[in-house]
Amino acid sequence: MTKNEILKQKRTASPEERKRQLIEATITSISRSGITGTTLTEVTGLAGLSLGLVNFHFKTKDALLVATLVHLAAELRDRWLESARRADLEPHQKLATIVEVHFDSGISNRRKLAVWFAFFGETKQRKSYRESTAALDMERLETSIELSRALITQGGYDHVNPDGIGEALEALFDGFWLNILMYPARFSNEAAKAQIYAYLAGQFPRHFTAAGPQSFGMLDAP
Amino acid sequence: MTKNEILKQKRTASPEERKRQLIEATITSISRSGITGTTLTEVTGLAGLSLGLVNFHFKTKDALLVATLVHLAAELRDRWLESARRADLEPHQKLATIVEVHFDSGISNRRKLAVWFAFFGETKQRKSYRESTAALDMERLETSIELSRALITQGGYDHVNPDGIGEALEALFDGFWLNILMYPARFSNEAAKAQIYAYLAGQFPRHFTAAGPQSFGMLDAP
DNA sequence: GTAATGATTGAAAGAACATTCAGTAGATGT
DNA sequence: ACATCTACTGAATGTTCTTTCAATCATTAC
Repeated sequence: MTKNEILKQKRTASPEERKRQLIEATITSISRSGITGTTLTEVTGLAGLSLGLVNFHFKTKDALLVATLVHLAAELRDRWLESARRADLEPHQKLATIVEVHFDSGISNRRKLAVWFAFFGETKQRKSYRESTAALDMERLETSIELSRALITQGGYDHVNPDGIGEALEALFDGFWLNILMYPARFSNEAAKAQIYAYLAGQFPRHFTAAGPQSFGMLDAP
Repeated sequence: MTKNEILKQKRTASPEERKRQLIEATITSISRSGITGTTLTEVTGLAGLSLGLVNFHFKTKDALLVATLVHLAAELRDRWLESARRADLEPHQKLATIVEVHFDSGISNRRKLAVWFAFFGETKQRKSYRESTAALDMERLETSIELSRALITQGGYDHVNPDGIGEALEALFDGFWLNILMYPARFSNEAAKAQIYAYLAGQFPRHFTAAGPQSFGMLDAP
């Protein structure tokens, strides 16, 4: 919240700044009115800029929408990849940080979730949106599978199928996200994490309890 | 596939028949082009009917979309409620039939899943869509919780939280649906069921195995 | 201080769409 | 056979929205 955003903004700014502004306005607009109700008049109005600017910074409305999705996808990826790379964490702790990131309030809030699902709903029509996220989704899935594999070796969980764990985690992330978006009175980030840990405790009982991973205290101090 | 649908149809038909036809065409259109790309010209073209008919049978385009969602929601509800009411099934078997129904190919196919997620994406803008399904979603959630509660008593699973089971199942249904829609090469109905049974086996080990519920054979013979 | 460059504006054009409606065709009753 | 009613058609209407663009303003380079 800088002065520029509250009071009058400079007439001229760097393209990067303007793009960021327009993307933020697009997120707000989609979360309020869906993709159908997101018009350029609406977006530029929210940003306090003129109609023509979108076509100057992004060529088309479609490009603005794709950029918005890419922005969110990159933000999520940066967050979970950061923890998955930490050398000080055990596999089960890395898995736990991925869960934590997905239900962090900076990532999992109704404003942003509405945007994700707006794009999922337009799936078939706009392949470009899908192509922007598919690689990242698969990267995360493969990471979960790798971590599960390590955990299976480490803990002797012979009957556990690592691919299945990865797929179930993807489903749980998306599924809890959807329900948090649709029924916020009933579903919360905290409850989602709790249920996912309960799932992991069922599969890896020596590494997780329903309250979270074993010895998770160190996570608070990076 | 009756002759009427393939060859020339009668010029005149009952309103019920026409509504059904228009709803089917709407499902096809949304699955092909998303809600954004679903125009009345497109829908009536797919149905082989004239543009004006939608406004005759449904008052507005919006009413057609709501009717389409209600149609799918009712179909799903009829299916799972039927099994949940069977007197010959134990609680864990009823839970299993709910899982089976959700990933039956008549329910969980990309054509229909695309419609569900198209509506989820429009959530905020169109409260009416949400109101059409919220009650049914909650009814299913409560049913799962009731069945879990019975199972906990029956099997002495003292540490298991029935609300959590219900919420996790909702998330798994929606999450696997989304991934089946987005990544059909990677996610299948069969794998989804397997992972959900693995989850249930982790929580209720004396009633489920990773292959399904205990003594599930009777389910094939209603 | 002036020229050149880059950013911004908003009116106008053009395309796409939902909705209306006057007219038509078929079915049903008499 | 005629009348009445219901289902249906598609051209016309009016609205909404993206995109274009000529003009304007601010910044930077010299």
